Amino acid sequence: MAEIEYNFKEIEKKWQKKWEENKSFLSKIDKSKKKFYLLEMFPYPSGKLHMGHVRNYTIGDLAARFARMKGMNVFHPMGWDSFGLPAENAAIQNNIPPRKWTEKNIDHMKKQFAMIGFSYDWTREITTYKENYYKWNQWMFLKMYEKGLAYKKMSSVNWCPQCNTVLANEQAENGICWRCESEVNRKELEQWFFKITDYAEDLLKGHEELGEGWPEQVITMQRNWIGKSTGLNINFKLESGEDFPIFTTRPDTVYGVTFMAIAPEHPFLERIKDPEVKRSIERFKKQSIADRTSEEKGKEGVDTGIKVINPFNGEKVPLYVGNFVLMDYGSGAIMSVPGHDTRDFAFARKYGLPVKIVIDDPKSPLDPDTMEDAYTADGICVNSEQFNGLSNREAIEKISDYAEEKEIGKREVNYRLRDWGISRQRYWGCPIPVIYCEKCGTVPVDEKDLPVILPTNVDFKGDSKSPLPHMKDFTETECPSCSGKARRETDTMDTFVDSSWYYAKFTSPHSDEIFDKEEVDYWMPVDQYIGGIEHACLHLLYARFFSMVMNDMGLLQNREPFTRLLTQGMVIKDGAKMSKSKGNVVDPDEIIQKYGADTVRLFMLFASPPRKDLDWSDKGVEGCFRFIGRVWRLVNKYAGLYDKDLKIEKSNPDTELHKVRIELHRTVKIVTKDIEERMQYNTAIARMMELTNVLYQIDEKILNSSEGKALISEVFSKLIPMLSPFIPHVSEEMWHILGHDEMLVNSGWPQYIDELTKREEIEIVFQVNGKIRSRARVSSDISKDEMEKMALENGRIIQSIGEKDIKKIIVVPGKLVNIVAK
RNA sequence: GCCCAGGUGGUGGAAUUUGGUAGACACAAGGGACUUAAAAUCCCUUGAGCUUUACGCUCGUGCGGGUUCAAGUCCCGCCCUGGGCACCA
Repeated sequence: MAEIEYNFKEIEKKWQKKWEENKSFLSKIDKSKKKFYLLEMFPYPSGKLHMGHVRNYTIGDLAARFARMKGMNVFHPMGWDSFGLPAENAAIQNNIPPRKWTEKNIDHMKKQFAMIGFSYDWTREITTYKENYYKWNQWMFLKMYEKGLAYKKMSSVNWCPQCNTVLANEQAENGICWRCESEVNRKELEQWFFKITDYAEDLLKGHEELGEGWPEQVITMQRNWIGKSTGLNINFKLESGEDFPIFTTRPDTVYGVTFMAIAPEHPFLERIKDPEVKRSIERFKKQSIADRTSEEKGKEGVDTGIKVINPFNGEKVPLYVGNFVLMDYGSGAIMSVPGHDTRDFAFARKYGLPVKIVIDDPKSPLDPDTMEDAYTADGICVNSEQFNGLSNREAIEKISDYAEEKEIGKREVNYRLRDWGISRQRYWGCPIPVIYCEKCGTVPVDEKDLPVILPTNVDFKGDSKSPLPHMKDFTETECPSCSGKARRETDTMDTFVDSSWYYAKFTSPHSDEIFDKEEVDYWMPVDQYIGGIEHACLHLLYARFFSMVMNDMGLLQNREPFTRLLTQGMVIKDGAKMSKSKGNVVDPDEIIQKYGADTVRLFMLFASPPRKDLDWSDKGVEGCFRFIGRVWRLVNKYAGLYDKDLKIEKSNPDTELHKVRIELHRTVKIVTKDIEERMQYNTAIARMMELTNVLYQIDEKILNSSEGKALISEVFSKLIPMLSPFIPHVSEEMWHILGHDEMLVNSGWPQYIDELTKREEIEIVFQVNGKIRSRARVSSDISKDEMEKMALENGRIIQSIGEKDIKKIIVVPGKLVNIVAK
């Protein structure tokens, strides 16, 4: 018999077409079924899918196909996060309008998606650069403006000189631009903000709900980022009697204050006249974030000559300007306790300021003149008047009580989280719907005038700046309030705004409202979200914030948008993340050409569990291709024996075939559990490989018997459906070869019979003093007594015990016997 | 510096849920069958070492201790790798 070739190109095309024709992946509300909303983070259409995308979407597709077979009403949409800087850079470099460039990329990537056979409902496609999408960005902005959640303020912001735009704090961590990795400057600019800080407590509280379904790591990262701290706001005084409030988490050290420090940006400093001091302040302001936070260059400061009075002990201490003091945390000024704070200690030593001990080490008393670092551990209060002798932990509470009683301070909570700066001085983004009128000032665009359309007839001058401010057609407008001459806002929104609510828009992308109530209430929240961990404090935080705002507005029923989150690992090659700069990129197209989509998918799932990084290996891909071939040949060889209606009544437990049957049912059980509970797809595949290996061991003659036919029928009827979420195209083809008309995408997940998952014969081991001395194959229902008897009669065991006395015998049913002998 | 995750064959990774046969599955390597030959395919071997080559022994899950009849798994102390946080007062 001539072998039928595994022609993956033909097979994959054929089934992709069939799925499309049958509208296999369209989702409709069906309240009789359990809904399952599975979402992967949508891509930025950069031009081509990379392996990271392929992995992300393959994991998602497996989960979606599995859930569908399990009988759930699956919702699995896809779209494009299509505003953003790369389109503008491409426009400048290649003279293609951003919209054209983006459209072309989406076109190409959509074809790539189709080639891999992902099961998306494309009728719900979202493209964020399109008016019908960003209109609702603008609408949300107006709603948030109304509620005071969107506001404009002048502030010192992160400026990326490479991208020519402002960045949010989350996007400029450690003073480095998240996109282009250049060093970020500080700039004073008037900017739009979303008041995410109003939700700091909600965002923290929500973590409790997410504890079940989210990785601990992501929750920890967000918690750190929000950075809640409780402390005391203390009213220090100037000699003039003016208030000088500061925030501290260490009120127990308040008697050890030897100087105060204030941020260079602080408006208080406008009163400084001394030209020398003023020069220093200006210099500090201009320092880059990297300089101001660098460990080596050290803290810098200058004495203002002003004295501040400690309300606890009346001591007068000097006020320094410190380049390390942050304007937008607390009050922008701090009390400094060199004795018990490492940073203050270094500063004090540098500028010759006194060090005072107020918490002593109970083990060895501290000497402020000779100590080499601050004492930051716990201890006993000294030099602290009536608080002397208390443990510093107690003192925190007692001093706070005292401060509140005497009205010199108040307990306060502070967050590290800052408001989300959303203005971008870029063209390719969603226009901020605001108008500036000479008479009326800042006026929001009227809701009925939405959307404010981003003009597409743009001319890039090659100076890498947004063309928007020079486009009179866009900027010149009427004031919605007085109809006078007015100018439009030319900044656009951070693209993270687009992705902060897209998951909800998928439920009803064609609605005339922001959402269709029935659709959004039925499908939301996302049951399983899949994406990279790099978004822990960016997208995932913003999306939770938006979801909460929308919940407060009555638009969403849930506060949290993503019930379960899976953060998949990176794709690594030669020890590094695949990237152009490393030159270790593998193009998915090439691999699909060579081995087919099913092989690529299988490799993505087999090489590593989803959470971990995946090491790319050409040889590993070949191995996956070989496995598909093994199953393919087996099915083709025995297709003639297959009878889909043949059922095994009762198999004879003594035959080889029955053992195979048990392996089959075990496999179904294990694979189901690996996918459903453990999300460990690599071991699920390994188990199916084992079963395939077992099938290859069976004598062909035995399979030709009537029992053999029944067995092979049962095996194929379960194995092929099980393979289908992993390698959907070839599975459909094999299913068809076996004579099924129904497609696997519409079939159920195979069942197993629990009694058939127990092996009849098992191997147990006999140990003497914990060391394995012998083994035996026994019936699985062997009793403890029998096991013990067998062990004691075993020649090798008797020999090992020798002259020693048996002290104890431990029998673990079905596993082992351990004889303790001395 | 602080917090988290991890360290298992030549390689990717199993086993960690519940302490109970370490190394499933795959890759690589070696051997065999088929073939004029090669490819493909199918089968076998494969942690290290030792000897009397045996259903044999010893060692072996980063290092050092400990608990236990029994430890990759639990406890204590280190080392290393990866990730996160780091002037937040």
